Amino acid sequence: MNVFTHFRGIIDTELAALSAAGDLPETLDTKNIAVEPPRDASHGDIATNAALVLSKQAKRKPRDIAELLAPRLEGLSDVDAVEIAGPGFINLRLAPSFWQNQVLIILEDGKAFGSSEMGAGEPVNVEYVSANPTGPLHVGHTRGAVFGDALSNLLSKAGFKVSKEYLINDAGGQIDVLARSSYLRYCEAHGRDIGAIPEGLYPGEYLIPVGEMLKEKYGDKWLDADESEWIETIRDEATDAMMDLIREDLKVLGVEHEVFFSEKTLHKSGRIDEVIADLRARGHIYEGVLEPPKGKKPDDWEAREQTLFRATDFGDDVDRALQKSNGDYTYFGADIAYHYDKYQRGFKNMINVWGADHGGYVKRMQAAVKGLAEDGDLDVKLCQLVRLFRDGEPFKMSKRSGNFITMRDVVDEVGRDVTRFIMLTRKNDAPLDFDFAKVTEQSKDNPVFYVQYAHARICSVIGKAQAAFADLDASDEALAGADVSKLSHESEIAMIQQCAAWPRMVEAAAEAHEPHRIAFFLYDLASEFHTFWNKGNDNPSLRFIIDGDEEMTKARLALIRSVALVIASGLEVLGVTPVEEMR
RNA sequence: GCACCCAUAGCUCAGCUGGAUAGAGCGCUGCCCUCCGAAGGCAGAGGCCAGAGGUUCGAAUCCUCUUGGGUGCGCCA
Repeated sequence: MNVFTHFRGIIDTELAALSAAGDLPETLDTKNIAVEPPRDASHGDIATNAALVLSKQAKRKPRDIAELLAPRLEGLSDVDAVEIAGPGFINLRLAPSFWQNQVLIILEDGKAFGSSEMGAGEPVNVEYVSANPTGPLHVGHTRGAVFGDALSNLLSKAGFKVSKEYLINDAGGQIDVLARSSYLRYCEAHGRDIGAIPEGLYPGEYLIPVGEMLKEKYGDKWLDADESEWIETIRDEATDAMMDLIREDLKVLGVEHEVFFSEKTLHKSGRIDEVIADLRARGHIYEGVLEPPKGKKPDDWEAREQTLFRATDFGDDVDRALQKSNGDYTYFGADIAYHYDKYQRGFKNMINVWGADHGGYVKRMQAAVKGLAEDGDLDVKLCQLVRLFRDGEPFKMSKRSGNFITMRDVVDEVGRDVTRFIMLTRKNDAPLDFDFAKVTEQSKDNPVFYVQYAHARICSVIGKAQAAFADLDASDEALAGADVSKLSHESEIAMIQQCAAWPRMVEAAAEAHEPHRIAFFLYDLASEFHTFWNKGNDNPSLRFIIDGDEEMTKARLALIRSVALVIASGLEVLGVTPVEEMR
């Protein structure tokens, strides 16, 4: 249960009653009313700006409206006090029992606590990674992979029906390059001296096994053959091999897509022709000549009439080409068909996760989706660069030699959980520094450690308590029978409130498509817990295990167990495993 | 030249889609640590939210312009 939407409902009801009584206009637009925790705890537990928002509509002063609403909230059973403050805020102070009962709710819900019905089962398609199948994933892909995966988990938790998808770009010119590079390795596998890999081909050693595989499977039949004889087969073989590699990499990161969609099938099936004919029939396509780009004019520019999509009708800056000069469709052409396909598969809501270098492509794709279907919605999340460091020293990466840091290198060194968490410690559109030394450091500076440590500490205390009280049952079911009214210290209430904010956090982060908020929330919650722990150092009565007082101990265990459950629930969204021990 | 993203403490960054006195970590200053896990703890200093206008009860948040960074700009994906 989200306590804030709970009270939101109550306030809406009371406002309706005021309308019915003639104290407020009959029709009110209440959508801008917020019911939220106040920034300053001294303002109470729950604050609403209802009076401020309605002031204009009701043509009355905010304080007058607050005077009408406040008495109606005073009578509620969970409400201890109602205050009107500042320009017209209404602050509610809830009974301690209300917060204490939250502990029991969390224990009953377990890791499901925080799950929301907000999405109402609405299908959402999240497309992420979609790296070209020309080599292993590198660090940049890692961020997109983690982001997309956590966002998917988040949306699922918020009640959406999420489908995770990967578009295989297996149709463009880079696949020919891959095939030629693989062919070279095939020759090499047959003992030929291939010398240095020519400029323009992929030099990476990861293609050596592909050459071996081709030799194994096809013998020497292509050794002196013309490219036309082998290119098609090797394209497919090499693409498959690269996708196997990528899938393996993703598995190591804990990322699993439900759908791998091949771009090639769009071309082969005539799907692109269909979609373009459809758009043409609706007047969104015409033949025309584009102006050359202003700042950076290509050397080989020549004015040419081509098939254009009227992207400017939908907010883009210029109309966009759908076909290349050789008659093939552009990537954009194929991508339109792809998104139309998604839409027809039932996804009005689509989210694409791209690298920031594709930022210039966002407008046209959103324009295309609008052109395809009025009720289609595409959100594009751009992930900024990851900069690698070791002990503060930046990594030098040479792409030319094919010697770049792969996702596998990162995960092998620091582990899946650390990689995933750190990738979410920055907003997606901010660059992220990743220091191999710092991310594994066991200190307060390291958010992964700090959050994991809180969870482990809680597990440890529960174990110790069971040793201290021979007949203590510390299962969640038993703790749900604890006397939570003993949890009356302000630090205890504060910690419960933090936990109770979890469902609201899930909804807000899901709404904004911003999974990084979960990582920050967990850090704050862990911090709250560690602070409480430290209070026990100075004040023995605030420890979790109270010698000779099993009931108090049980209540405290119920409290910290609910903290652990919220942490575990949040880590689950991030795709990180909560650890129970860190020794 | 145009478009998109960004600009918040000395540094690295949050800021809950417009709320009340702008937060955290690092660094800095001062105290404390034989105590459930001190791989530390408590407290303090530090801000013209890049700048200027505008919208309104109310702006770091929304709009416009300026400055300063990043990304991209037919036949790459």
